[in-house]
Amino acid sequence: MRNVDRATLGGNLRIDQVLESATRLFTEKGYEAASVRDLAAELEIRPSSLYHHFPGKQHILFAICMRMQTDFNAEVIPELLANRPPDEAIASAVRRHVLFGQRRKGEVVVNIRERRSLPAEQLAQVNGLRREYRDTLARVIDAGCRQGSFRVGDPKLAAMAIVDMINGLPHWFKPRDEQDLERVADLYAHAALALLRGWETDPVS
Amino acid sequence: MRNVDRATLGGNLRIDQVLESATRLFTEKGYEAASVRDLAAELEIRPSSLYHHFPGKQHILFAICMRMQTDFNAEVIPELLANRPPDEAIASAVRRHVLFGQRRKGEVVVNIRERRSLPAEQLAQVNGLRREYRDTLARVIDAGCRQGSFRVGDPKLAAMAIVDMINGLPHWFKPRDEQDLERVADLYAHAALALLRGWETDPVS
DNA sequence: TATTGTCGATCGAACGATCGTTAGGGAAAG
DNA sequence: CTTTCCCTAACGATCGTTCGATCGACAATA
Repeated sequence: MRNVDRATLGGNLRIDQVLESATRLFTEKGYEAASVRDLAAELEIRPSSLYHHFPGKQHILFAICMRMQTDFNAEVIPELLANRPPDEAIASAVRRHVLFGQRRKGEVVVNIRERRSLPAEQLAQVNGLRREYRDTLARVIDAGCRQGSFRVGDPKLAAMAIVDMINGLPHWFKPRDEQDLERVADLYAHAALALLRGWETDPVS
Repeated sequence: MRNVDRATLGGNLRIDQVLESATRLFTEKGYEAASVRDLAAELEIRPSSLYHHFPGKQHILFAICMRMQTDFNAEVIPELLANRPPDEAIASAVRRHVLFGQRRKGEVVVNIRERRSLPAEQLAQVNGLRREYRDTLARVIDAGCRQGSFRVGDPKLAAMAIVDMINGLPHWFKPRDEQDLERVADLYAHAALALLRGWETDPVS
């Protein structure tokens, strides 16, 4: 019956399907409110079958958060570490951050809103990756200050402010089309630079 | 036994106690994960007694969100409507927004992260109050643009970006003392103005 | 080619725990 | 004698999870 699907698409397709359906469910109803039975129903299998692929509900949430954050770091951090002026690095990273947040909107929202339901140890792993990104961003901001492009007294605070601003986007922004998305990504890159350049500059009136 | 408490502190003290404990519980464990029994235990009463004060669990969440957002609007929106230059209005509102977010941190975090668990009608009420604030903010930004202080092409987008930035604070910022809090409030006010003034200005190099 | 054995994936059925909520009664206060 | 507040007890529903059997695909063997 399903041999066609399985033979065609390979082995761990089911795991991806589970993560995809779980992401949608967790986004819509929240992790705690979404039941294993809901998830099984979406996949058209019985609840017990899920435990063949995952040892428990929490591990599904963990897999979603961890995979998302790993991919994110792999995609955005290199933009910050590339050898170029800090403002170009920031603008490029912010752009990628915004685009990632839309391309993987479901996982991003789940990671932001639901990861606190993880047990302490798994939560610490995810938070470690997040801190890695923030610290890298703060370091580039600091470099930009010493070089004179930016004027912020507290690079870590500035990094958090920018990250919070960008991470808010996936919660409400629905781009009309690809062009609209590019526009906002560029706009946010400009916004971040405006922030960093003018933060502690007195208004020139 | 409890007549002393009741006589001393008045009638609807219990309701405030419920909301306070519920806020703490919802913040720590999330609305869905926090059970009515947990809440009753914190208040040292039996679960059934809670239903004397509230018709159900959802109404407690609704009361928290609604009260918080009502108080917020009453405290911050007037700063935007006061008769003065847009940049002063924005700076003052952002300051108040930051301070409110710390003073009522628990309720703010619950409102942000848990209100989606509300039934559609109650959710719409809370969202209506939020939109009222955002629209007012956007209108002041627009005024600042026409007056020449700000340079943003999309006032609503700018308002969302600023609100997201400020609303991120209560999730992680732990001020050392009152002075530290004031410092960050002022810093964020400056940040908002830097954003609005430089958003679409080309870097002056 | 026909038969057997292995193994991953799924199933039905059920476990104990916990969920939000209700019914009905009792004690204290005005 | 009513009202307010809290109690004990329990309801049915749903939760995450476990257990053992079954099904189909495939490789090895006769």
